[in-house]
Amino acid sequence: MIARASKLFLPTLRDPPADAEAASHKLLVRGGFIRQVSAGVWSFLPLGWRVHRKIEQIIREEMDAIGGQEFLCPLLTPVELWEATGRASIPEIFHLTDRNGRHFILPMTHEETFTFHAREIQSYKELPQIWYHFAVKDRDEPRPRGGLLRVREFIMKDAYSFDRDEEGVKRSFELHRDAYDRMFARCGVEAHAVQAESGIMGGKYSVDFLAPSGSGENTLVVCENGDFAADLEIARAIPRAPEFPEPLTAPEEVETPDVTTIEGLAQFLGIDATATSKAMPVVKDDGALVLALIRGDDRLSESKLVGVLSSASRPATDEEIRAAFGASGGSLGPVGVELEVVADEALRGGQFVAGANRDGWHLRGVEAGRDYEPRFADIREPVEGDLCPECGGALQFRTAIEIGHIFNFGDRYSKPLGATFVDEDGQERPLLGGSYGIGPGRVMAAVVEQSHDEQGIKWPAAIAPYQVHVVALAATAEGVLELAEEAARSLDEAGIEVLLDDRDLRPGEKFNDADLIGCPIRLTVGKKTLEDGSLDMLLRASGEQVRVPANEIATRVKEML
RNA sequence: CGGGACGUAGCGCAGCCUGGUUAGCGCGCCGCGUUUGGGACGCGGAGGCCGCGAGUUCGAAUCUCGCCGUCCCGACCA
Repeated sequence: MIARASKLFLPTLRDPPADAEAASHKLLVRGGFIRQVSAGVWSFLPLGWRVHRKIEQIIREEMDAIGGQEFLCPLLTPVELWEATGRASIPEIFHLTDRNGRHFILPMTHEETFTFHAREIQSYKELPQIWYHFAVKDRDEPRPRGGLLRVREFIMKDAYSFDRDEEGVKRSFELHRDAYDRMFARCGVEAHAVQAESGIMGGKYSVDFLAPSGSGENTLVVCENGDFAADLEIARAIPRAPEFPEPLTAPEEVETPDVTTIEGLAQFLGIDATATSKAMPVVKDDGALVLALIRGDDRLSESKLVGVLSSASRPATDEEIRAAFGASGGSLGPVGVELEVVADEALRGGQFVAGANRDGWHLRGVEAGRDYEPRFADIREPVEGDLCPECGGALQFRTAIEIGHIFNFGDRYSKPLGATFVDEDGQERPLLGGSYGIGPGRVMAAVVEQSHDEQGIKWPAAIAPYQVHVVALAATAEGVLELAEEAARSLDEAGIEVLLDDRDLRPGEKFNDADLIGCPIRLTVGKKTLEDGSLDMLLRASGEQVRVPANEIATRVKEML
């Protein structure tokens, strides 16, 4: 089938919508791929849906290749399933009731439903199983943004593995990790697998796939030598080397009137900020006050602290600080306090200036282990200039979007839902599971973020809406449309997807639309090429252009794809 | 949920501060004609609950209040 532009719904826009910021948002809207219906709620127009389906198909093929079996589970889900696993109260869930008042939810993911089906697994002989489906997910996101980057409704491929033991889970997990690498490679998107936090999914461990992009919500930290990649929230890193003054045999009080900031302190004492420490009292969920201590030039990583404390925390109020330390915010330190002190690893060796817990005073020469007994942990946020914890190489910080996330959740869902099997020894055990998510829409956005220019998108051939865009400058001469039709037909017969721009428009508009839509190969027919019965072949990615005889078109195009 | 901004034709915007006939501009759209290798030009035309509601006023796109929607930053987040 040759797609004729004159018959298609291709609403391209000359200007991006005023409220668009992200490149993918602007270009996907301008190119007529997607349209917004409501905040974070999008329709895929015919062109965009073709791309989405191609990404889906790549995912499907790679899932099938590791033994995945495709399902389709429903959206409408009885709330009881989610009450059983304790997830019914997650704020992002949409709730609804039927005419009889029965309570349903729209699931944000399908662990409960798949585990419900896994209850039919009875014997270890049936394991392992890998199940997946493509389904709409609804999430009551507090703040959708950036076109497809963060939405309230989207299609996700989510897969679930069921195994009899930890070794099996690991195997299923690794199968998925490798399959994901292949999916992203085939889609032409750069993605890095990084250790991640499991958030509301619970479970043992998880790996995030982050795609560097011009706009995103995550920061990817990667080593220049490729030895390390992590999400900024949990990335380890080697901080800048400190510059210490002469060491002291014991802490020494020094009066520091009106000094309340690290910069002020370092300047006042004539030392480097790396030789200071910063005390941040926080209150855990159980109400306990903890003193987090980091180097003066560092920032506290809240996400790391959550892991270390096994609890969320909030900064202590002025009153709480006054009551516990007898001093105010700018003069706090670890010496002589009765609280648990969590000190960042950077404070392990050396002497630092710390607050004296007396307004207007600090202590010089404070040494962990000698002057106070901390619990050491990595609680600092990496900064530009830090070095790789594996090889000491430079670290790069790149904004990124999360395009896939895979979890080992163990018996987190099988236990509450009673999904068990009988093992070789006749014992009933809970199934061990993992879940594996990937959003084709986000992959699509990530590709555009990574592959575009001022004029438009540069689709990788594997997911382009059409592989070839034939532009007929129809009005330039008699016979142009005929030659373009003929070329399109030969490509179509060779199994290549063709978009034929047969519209009666000026050349500039047709070229600009072609650049915007971004098919990898553009073939132009006009009076210049008509003379010798040839076409101009332009590669969208490189801008390279050659003249190709009409009878060689299919062959030459195949070489380039 | 906290902070900031915006809402006028399909898209991009002006008008609002200082209230006053028929609400404007560019692009797009429809018709006719001339044009045609990078978004041409002429002539003619269509298209608006000025986000919604209340209030002030002789009179509201314009002033006041409330609500709704949308975007950005933060919080939050498979």
